[in-house]
Amino acid sequence: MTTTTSPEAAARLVGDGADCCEPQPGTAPLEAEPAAELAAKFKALGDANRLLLLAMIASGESAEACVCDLTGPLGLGQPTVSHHLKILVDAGFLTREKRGTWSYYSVVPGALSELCAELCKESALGGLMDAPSCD
Amino acid sequence: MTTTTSPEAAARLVGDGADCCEPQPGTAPLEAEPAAELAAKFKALGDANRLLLLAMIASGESAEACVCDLTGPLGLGQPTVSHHLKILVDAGFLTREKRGTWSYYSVVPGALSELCAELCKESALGGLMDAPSCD
DNA sequence: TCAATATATCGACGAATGTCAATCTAGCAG
DNA sequence: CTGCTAGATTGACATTCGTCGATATATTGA
Repeated sequence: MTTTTSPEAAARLVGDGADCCEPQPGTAPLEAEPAAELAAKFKALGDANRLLLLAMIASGESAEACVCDLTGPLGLGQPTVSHHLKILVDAGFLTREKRGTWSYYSVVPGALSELCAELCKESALGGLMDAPSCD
Repeated sequence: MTTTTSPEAAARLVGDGADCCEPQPGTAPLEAEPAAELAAKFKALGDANRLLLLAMIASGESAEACVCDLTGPLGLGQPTVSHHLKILVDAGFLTREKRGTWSYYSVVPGALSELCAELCKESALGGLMDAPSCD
């Protein structure tokens, strides 16, 4: 703002009157739109019951399960499980196939790994991924 | 849930009176506790502004930034940015170092990749990660 | 056709979340 | 010591979220 120059700004400007809070346009390498999409996916994973649902579905032999198989172990009501499953479907982690009276939910194969990959590619977040993760 | 056997249950039991919704203990490979921890981290990433904050901090030369550098580009108030940064710190994605008047936030190097790795290791979710993700 | 069942949808309610204005706490400069 | 500034904390508010009960839809079986 006026006098107390931040160390960083001082290092760049050496001057005095410049404050440390300039907009610095173009600095953020991650745009708002992809950030929102990424956040939506993370938000879908940001619930313990949904993670458990994913794990339970994936752990099955056929990697699919109907709602009635998932309601009991979680201790949640059927509408709630249906709701969570819908969120996971909307986020692209599950697919729903209706066979007869039952709805079979199965895992979208590369969804999670793709999310991981996006984390690495998208913007400077790649700098955070120095350790080998999924191999 | 008394008579109409679900296909899967029918395939396993062949009987008749068994319903499809038995608790099936020990079926879920992902326990509730680690699921909650994972969910907490995902929840921290489930906000576009927080992802942008992470990206902005990581993109800097020194991979650190003070609050005043982050407030402007996001169009958020200072308390809000502080709040988001605290969430990211609590989740283990950022660290805070106070130098003089300024608080410098920097990225925890392996945090994101470790999260990716946990996704692969933890339980049957590994089955979802068939594509090479972070290399 | 009619009853039963699996699932989805709706409405409601309490809890959590994102945001801001106002205030509080510390360092720094004079 | 007295302002001034960077940042954290508090309180309030609207919105979203997770959950449930009740209901609607569709499919199977008699």
